[in-house]
Amino acid sequence: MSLDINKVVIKTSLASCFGSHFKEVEGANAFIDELAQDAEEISFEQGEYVFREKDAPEYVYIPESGSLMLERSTASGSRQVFAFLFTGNLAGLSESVSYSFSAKALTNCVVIRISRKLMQDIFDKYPSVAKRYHDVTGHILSLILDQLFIMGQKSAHQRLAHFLLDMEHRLGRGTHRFLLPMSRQDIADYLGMSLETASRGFSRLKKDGLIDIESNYHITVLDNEKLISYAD
Amino acid sequence: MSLDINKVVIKTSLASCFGSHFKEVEGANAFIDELAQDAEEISFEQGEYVFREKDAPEYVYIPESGSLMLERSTASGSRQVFAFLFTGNLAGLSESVSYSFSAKALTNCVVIRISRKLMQDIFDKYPSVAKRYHDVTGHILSLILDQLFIMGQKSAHQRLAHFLLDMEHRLGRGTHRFLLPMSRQDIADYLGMSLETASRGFSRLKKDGLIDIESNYHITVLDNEKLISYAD
DNA sequence: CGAGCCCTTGATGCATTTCAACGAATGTGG
DNA sequence: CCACATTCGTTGAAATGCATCAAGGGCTCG
Repeated sequence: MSLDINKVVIKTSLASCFGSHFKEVEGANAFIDELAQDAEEISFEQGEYVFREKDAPEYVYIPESGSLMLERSTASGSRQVFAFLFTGNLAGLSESVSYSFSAKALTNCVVIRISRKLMQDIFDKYPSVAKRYHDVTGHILSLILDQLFIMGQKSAHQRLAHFLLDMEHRLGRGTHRFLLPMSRQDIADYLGMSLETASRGFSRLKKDGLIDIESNYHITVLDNEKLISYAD
Repeated sequence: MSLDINKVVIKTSLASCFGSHFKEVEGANAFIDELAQDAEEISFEQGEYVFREKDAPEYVYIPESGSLMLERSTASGSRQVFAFLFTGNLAGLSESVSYSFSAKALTNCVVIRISRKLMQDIFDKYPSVAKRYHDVTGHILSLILDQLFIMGQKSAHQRLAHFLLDMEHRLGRGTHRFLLPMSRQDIADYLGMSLETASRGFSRLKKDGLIDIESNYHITVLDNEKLISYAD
């Protein structure tokens, strides 16, 4: 039940989650001290579930290394992927009686686990921290709206182009080359299309010279502008 | 700059927005008193915009009578409808620098307009109110996730059936008959399909005896169970 | 080397879009 | 009060994008 808040990965994860100027927020230091006491680092193997849809939402999770996938499955076996989470993203922030999706480890990963009760206590003491947290929630809400917009508007191939641009931005770290942690099936379930359509999309973009595919997961965006105009 | 919080429509709107036991929350009365002073009732004609996508998010809005539609349009003229709002729903709750969608009046309507600054002040004083507000945000987030799930999973006709069940629930007030305030085009843009597909969906459901259509907007659900299993 | 997994590719069928015409309801001016 | 225009919804036919079914290829691991 303790967290080494001086570890660089933890610092950067928290900073990216709550914003770069978080430390200037009143109560932020008290919050971080409490995290040092009560939060934990937990490791998960690829394929394990960090939490499941029906679980009581006792914790909030921040990946520190590795990737998570938020998904919901139906009785009939089909699945919707809501989001892919990387270092410094946040999962499980605003659930009430149970999580409304499951979180699965896409890779071996380490996540920071924070008790929601602890967060609530801090919020009661420091409204500024609560406000910042609410801002984060609002930001996530707007990301989901963007996703909803994309799902409603675009063709399958456009959605895929959009997805690749997002991954380039989040995984590329300034370069145009990145390693996808998820399978074609995961991507298809995220974008609401079949595995085959997703695969054809990749092939098409490669054939047209917009991207390069080295090893199925190693992608390089060759022509950013064309890809953007393709995603439109 | 004042609101008659003893008016029944206002009471019920606020109650439905913040939850039925809101008054038992610490600070709720102070909040309501502040609303009485600073909030306003504003009327809009059908087709007018309550706010637009790029506006600074200065206010939160609660419809008291009539209906709103939350939408986002592209430069190319296409449009995504995010939600339909009725009495006691809430719009604009967690925007940061600008609204991420526009709110258009579907009918002549009266909305309660609340300054976000006022809400923030109350939140600083009464964490319980802030918590409740955050719960509302979380609920809306889960509604959007449901919508995203539906968009990703179901066929056009299933989505329409689902939509009708939602409207029956929200507009039917216990009965199976309701008056849709939105056009076929609005429904199509909400469900991510063409106007014609939406129309064909209505025709099909009528032909199969699941619904009755009196005047394009007057719908009666005839066979609830079949409609549910159709929506699956 | 063979098994298993994931991805790719082709062929076919179906759902949905698009284009186009028609019909119903509403409103306007003569 | 009736022609007329306008808006909105319905319906049909053709085109297309996507899912599905099916086969094959490449990679990894034992």
